[in-house]
Amino acid sequence: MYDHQRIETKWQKEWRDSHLYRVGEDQTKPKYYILDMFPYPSGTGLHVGHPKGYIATDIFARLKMMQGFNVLHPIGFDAFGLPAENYALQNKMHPKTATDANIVTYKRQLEILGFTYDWEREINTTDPEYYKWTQWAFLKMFEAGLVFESYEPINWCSSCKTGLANEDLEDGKCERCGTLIEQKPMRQWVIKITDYADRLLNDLDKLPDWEESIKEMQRNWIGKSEGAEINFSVKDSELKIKVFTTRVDTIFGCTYVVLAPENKLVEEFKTKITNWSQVAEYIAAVKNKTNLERTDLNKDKTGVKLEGLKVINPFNGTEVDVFIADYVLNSYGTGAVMAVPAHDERDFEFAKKYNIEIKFVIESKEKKGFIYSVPNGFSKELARHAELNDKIILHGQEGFLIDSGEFTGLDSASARTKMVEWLKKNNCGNGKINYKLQDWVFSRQRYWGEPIPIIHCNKCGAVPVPYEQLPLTLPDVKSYEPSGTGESPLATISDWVNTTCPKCGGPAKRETNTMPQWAGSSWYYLRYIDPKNNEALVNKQKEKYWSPVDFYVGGAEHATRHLIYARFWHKFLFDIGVVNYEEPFQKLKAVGLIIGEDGRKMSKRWGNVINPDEVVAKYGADALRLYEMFMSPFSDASAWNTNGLIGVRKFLDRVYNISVSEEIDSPAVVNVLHKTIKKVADDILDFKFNTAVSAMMILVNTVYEQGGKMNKANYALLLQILAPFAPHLTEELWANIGAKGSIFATIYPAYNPELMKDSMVTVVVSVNGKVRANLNLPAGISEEAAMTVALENDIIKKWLDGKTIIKKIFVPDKLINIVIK
RNA sequence: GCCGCGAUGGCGGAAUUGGUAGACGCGCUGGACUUAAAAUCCAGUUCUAGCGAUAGAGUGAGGGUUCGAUUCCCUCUCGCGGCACCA
Repeated sequence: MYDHQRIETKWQKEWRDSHLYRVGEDQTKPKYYILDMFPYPSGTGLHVGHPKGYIATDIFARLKMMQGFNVLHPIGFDAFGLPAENYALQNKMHPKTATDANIVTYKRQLEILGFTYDWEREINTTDPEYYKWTQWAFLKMFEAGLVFESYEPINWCSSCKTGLANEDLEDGKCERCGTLIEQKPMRQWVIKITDYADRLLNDLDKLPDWEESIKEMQRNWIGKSEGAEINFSVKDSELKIKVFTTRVDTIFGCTYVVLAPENKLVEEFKTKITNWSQVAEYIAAVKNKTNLERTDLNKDKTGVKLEGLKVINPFNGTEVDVFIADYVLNSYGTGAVMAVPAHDERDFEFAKKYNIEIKFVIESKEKKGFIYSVPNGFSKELARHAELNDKIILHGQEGFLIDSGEFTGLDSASARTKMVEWLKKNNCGNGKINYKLQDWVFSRQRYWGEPIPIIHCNKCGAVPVPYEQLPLTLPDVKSYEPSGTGESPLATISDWVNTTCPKCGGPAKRETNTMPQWAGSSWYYLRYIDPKNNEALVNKQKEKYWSPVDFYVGGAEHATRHLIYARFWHKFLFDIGVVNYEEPFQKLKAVGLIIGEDGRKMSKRWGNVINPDEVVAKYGADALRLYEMFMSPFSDASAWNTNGLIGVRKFLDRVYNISVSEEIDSPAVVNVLHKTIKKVADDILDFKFNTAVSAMMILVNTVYEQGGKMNKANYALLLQILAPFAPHLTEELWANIGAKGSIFATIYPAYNPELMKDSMVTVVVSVNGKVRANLNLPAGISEEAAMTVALENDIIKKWLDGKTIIKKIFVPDKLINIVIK
């Protein structure tokens, strides 16, 4: 057993003192930028799951260094936002005090794991010198017209007492505290991320090295759908209802139109509506529903007819009724839909309930003239209603148009094209693309965030804080508890709030909302490149040298939050010339969760949290590093198992205990050694750490089978390939064998293809596909020679006895298959 | 409902241009060492039958292609993740 505590402390100090991991813009070497999603320092410190990704990138970074790359592998802390503030509130501390203390803990915990971080590049999103540039980018967006003030109802968390973006919700609940979200009208700063929707979507195709699942999540989140907007004019009025649909081809089957209850048009129709009290009552009832109640798919569809109102289908002049119903969302499309109950499940349900006409306009592709496409949930009852009985089956909705005027007979797709042309020509609509992605609600009514650098002037409106006044620092405040009134605690500091207008010099007030948690993390990877720059967000030359991030590793839970925001922010910076690449992260890998030994998520609540400090103290950082890489494929979730950890520790002890000499190694050891050199490097670059570790175990097992001793030069090679995984132990053993300098200053060993080759190979002989014998033959043996040996083999002879050979298959150095009858 | 991913021993997992299924580790069994234990080392460990050589079965289920399928195709079941009254 080696003394891991002594060795690990010693080398960590050594590395620190020699600045081994300090990097600059070395033009003589190719650069490699590998990045982890930086931690959010919580009060409970790290558990063993957190560093898994950091260990992987560290191994990768060390290998790249040894392969001659200039590697940037930085770390920092993301510390603004709700979790830190809520933690501080709970513990009756100032958020800054709490955050600083947590960062100290995190740094200590990271340092004992022996990472290659260049701590001179450490960043912290709550540092005014950092958030100066978060504010700067915000102002640039403001300048570019991407930022606006909105008074629309937004997601409101009554427990966190703040508005939230769509991305901050999970199942209609607050992602942080689980409280049901309500819709509350409130003044908000909003960023037009939707202006970038198309680029965010299309550019995913430029990222072949991103995990497909994450790209798919983003595609779902952006939710592009192509369709048309159509104006239905209101009878006896100048007013119009604009609807969005992806199925213009079904418009001849439209038998009513539905508005979202919150749609502003409803108010405009007030004078025409004869049942206003009923309508008003419904709108009020909907307002009281939570989002969750409203979007419950199992509930019955409800709605109210707007009596006295008729709209006209532009295609056929048909007059149809108008309803308001909460199954139509005001936030998507135009907040109004044309309803085609024959070909839409939701409209069908509603129409059935309110006894509205169902008109079929799409004929089945498969059985022309007979079978109609209808929504799922269709019943025989409806068949009678529609007088179509046997002609109706349940299946998809694309087909050929019937009863559709001049468009009859066209297939759905070409009908849509023709109909959009028709709409344009007749000036009553147009093609339209909609996104599920909504604009980014960017203000929080909380204390612990970057102040939004805007000044409100009665004369000049919203005026940006001049660039030279940045950073606009977060002032100290006595009570930082959220007020719940829609104002942040900053509103109570009158000498901060009251200021003068930068434009007219008149009295004005500062914006008191702060930025969301995701602001600072949207561009932090750029700051590592140039962390102390006072003149610019990042120096152009340095940016050019290091950009883009070659490899980004982190949790898949950020797919539709951080990763969308960061891509957006980066594209904006590209547009204003700050960065020279359109996509910030070239390659992306998701890290799999480490769960508790009991199979549950590690949490205080279950008492199954494994603390890395204890593991490091007992088994060493190298064992922890090696184990986390060995336990499962990198992106898979997997349960902690202390016995498994002990297993890899045994392996390290075996490496330590090998007796080194000048004697020549057996060919078996040399052969496996060179195979392992190749496999380990290939596997690390492929993020297949588990098989890399297993390959090294096989090598060491071979060494022990051959007597447990190894030639010094060969032992040095073993240390070099193990070094990225177990940096402390290998550095120590490297010194022990008398090698000069740090093992990480050496060039990663090259394998010798000649020594890797096997002289003898096992060729399996199967009869009718079943393995019957193994032959040990010289590598590269000819088909003829191998077949002769096989046919003379006693076991094979027995199987072939009395049978006719139909076919003989030969795969060089692998197998022979004899087919008999 | 839609989209994506997955299912291999007691457990984590390995095996891809289709070619010995179960590498490596854990666990378990036996042995050596020890007064004893731990540690270490050695041997065994998919299941069934057999003392054994060996034979049969076997990668979620069923079917197909093939000399040969964990791997390719079809149908289904279960599990995980994402999206979801998005028109």
